[in-house]
Amino acid sequence: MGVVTKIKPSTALKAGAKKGKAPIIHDLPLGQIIKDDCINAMKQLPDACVDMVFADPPYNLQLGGDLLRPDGSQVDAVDDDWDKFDTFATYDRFTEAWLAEARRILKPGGSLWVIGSYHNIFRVGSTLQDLGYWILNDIVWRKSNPMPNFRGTRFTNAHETLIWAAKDEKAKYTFNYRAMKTLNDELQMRSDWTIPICSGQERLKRNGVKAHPTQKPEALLYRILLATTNKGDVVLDPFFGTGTTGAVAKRLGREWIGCEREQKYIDVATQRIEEALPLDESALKTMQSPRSAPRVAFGQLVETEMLKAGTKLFDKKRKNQVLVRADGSVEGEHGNGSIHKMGAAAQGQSSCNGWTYWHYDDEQTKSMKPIDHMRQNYLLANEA
Amino acid sequence: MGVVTKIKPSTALKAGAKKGKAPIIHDLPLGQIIKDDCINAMKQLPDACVDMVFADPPYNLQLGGDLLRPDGSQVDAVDDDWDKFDTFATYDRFTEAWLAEARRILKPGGSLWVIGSYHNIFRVGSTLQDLGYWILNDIVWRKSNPMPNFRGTRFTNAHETLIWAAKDEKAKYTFNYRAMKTLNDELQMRSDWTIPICSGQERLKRNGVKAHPTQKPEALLYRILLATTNKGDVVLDPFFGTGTTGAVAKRLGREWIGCEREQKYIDVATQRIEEALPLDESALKTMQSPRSAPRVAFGQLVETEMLKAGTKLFDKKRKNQVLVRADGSVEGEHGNGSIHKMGAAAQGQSSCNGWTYWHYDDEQTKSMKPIDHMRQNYLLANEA
DNA sequence: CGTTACTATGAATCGCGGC
DNA sequence: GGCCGCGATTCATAGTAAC
Repeated sequence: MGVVTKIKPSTALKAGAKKGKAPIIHDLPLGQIIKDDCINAMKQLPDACVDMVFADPPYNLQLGGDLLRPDGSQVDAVDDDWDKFDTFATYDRFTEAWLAEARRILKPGGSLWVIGSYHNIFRVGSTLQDLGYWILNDIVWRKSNPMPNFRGTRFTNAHETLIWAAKDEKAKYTFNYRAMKTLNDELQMRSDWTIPICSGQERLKRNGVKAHPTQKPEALLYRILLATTNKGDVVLDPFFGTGTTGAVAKRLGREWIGCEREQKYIDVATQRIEEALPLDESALKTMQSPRSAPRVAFGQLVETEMLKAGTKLFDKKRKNQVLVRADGSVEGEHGNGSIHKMGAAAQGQSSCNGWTYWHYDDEQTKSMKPIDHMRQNYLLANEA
Repeated sequence: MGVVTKIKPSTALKAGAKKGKAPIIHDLPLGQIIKDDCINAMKQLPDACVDMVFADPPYNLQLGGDLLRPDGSQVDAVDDDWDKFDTFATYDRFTEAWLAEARRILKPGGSLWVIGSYHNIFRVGSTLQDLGYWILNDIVWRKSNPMPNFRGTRFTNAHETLIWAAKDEKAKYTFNYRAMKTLNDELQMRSDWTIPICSGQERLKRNGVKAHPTQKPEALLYRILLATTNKGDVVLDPFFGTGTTGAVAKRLGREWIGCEREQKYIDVATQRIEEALPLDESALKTMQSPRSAPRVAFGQLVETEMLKAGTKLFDKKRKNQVLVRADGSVEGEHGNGSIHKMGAAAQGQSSCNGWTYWHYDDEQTKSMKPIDHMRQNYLLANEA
């Protein structure tokens, strides 16, 4: 990238004041960060000038008080002003404004990506449909290491949602099917992607604290850019932050434009992108890793009625017996709990592999089989 | 289930015509399918009468013929660009109408589940937020065996999205945290669920063809009902279809009410639910969270001599030690008080869960166990 | 130097009942 | 409605310290 271009909003507004709008810049600020509100910044760009827009807008989290971990430490929450909106209506107006500008500057064959959580993604999705965008996929980013739900009040929030949309229903968008299939071990790339959150070396810090509260993993952008842009394409990110989009675009030979209001983020992003980022092996591996190995919980066999609640399980010698309950726990004379815990209790040991210890009577073969046998069948039937 | 009750819309409309609305039915039609449009059907139910609503609404935004306006008039078949907005607006009105009725009939502590895909879920999510529902989680159903994208033009659509919402922000909803954790091999249940699509024996057929185009797997409803309802709760499904909700509800000892317009689906569902077998009591028992379990005071363990006064309790590292006193308080170098207070004092923290902090030496297994283990045994021994 | 143990942390809408 | 006390609650990584 070159020097950061700051298109001063004051200048733009002054120049455009006569006609009520800012002048259009026809020489695209490639590899540059426009220091401005993204709506103002995009207004200065001509129609149909970018191939893709990736946007990570504020989520409007509406968090309450403090949250403590069980060990008493405090969770460092997103409490920045830029994430605060008075009402849904205010948020909707903001969303409509930037989505409309983004659509205007998209080339006819361009596409849009937006990431969000349940707090905002339904607003975003509805609005972009209303504006005429045509949704191509919704993609689930499954976090392999999400933050747990510390109070045990809900399901662990373990994913975020992305929407991929074309400019309109008839648009001929870019999708590199072959590249995706290759990336996924010769299987079609699915709409759910398992990628770790951004941490470790990749997480940018200033003075020892995270530079930005919501930095996205490069692996996510890598897959998006590889899938839906071509080399040399222009990618615009209206909420540039620490510049993950720019960094990955540079590495993959795509052109980029960023919009960012806050100087501290611009500084971090500028330095990050200037530093040549060699694709080290481990990073590449993470980015290309296909879905994780399937893990089967005992409860799944109960849910799917492969093993019905109420079934009796035995050890190999039929000395101990337990009853399967609806939630996948088992109950016997030593109490109740997981198959592993109860296997251990039955033997007076501290641990036990319940999958091989407990058996069921197999109707078909008229014989006793370890429940692990059933797990293998489940895997065979559902993960092939 | 008994006989299918058909509350004739004509009767209802006639009877209510004088005052402009249908009469309210105070005797809930439990275990019955109301043959009517779900909006009309729900209007006949009193306020705050059901514990949970599970809805699988239609999302064929383009097929106007299948969609009724809230006022009962038919939607014009549309496929022209100019009418897109009208299509969305019409769908939104329909969505708002049934979601509003669902909210009205929900008890204060009740909750709503809706399933959808990217075609409709953003409309549904926005609308329910606008109506005052409070989203608790969005859940991703990862299909382990989705239909491939034959043309290779997009990512394989391998998931559907569910929204779980409480009636309002302050509502005290039901969440069986312990049961979910047990079901998932002692790890918190995440927001992404891997469940196979409905096929094989489970897929209902008539004359060799599938009875319903979007039959949901029972495993999905099983998890939903186990997680967010209690035994005996009333579950209403406004788009009953082949009655998956009813079949699983019956199996899990929940009451159910269905709404369905088409006789062919009512026939299939009726037969299916009649054949479904309820689980017996012991299999239905699930791991309870201490919150919902009958409260066991530490003193009760001492009273019943499960834990004798004078017993020594340790933290996991045996660094701190306290003595159990006859009144259920404990005494150590930091003074005396409840197990929680002394656990906090021993660690210099403001709070502590004494049940998991303090341990005792278990004679049987010759190992150290948290006193919570003893409480579990107490609960089991005294379970009704 | 290798292995183990401990610590830190991440887009989070994270109690409840009695007075 | 506010305040206060009881008591329930965490998973995967990465980095650092201890052994």
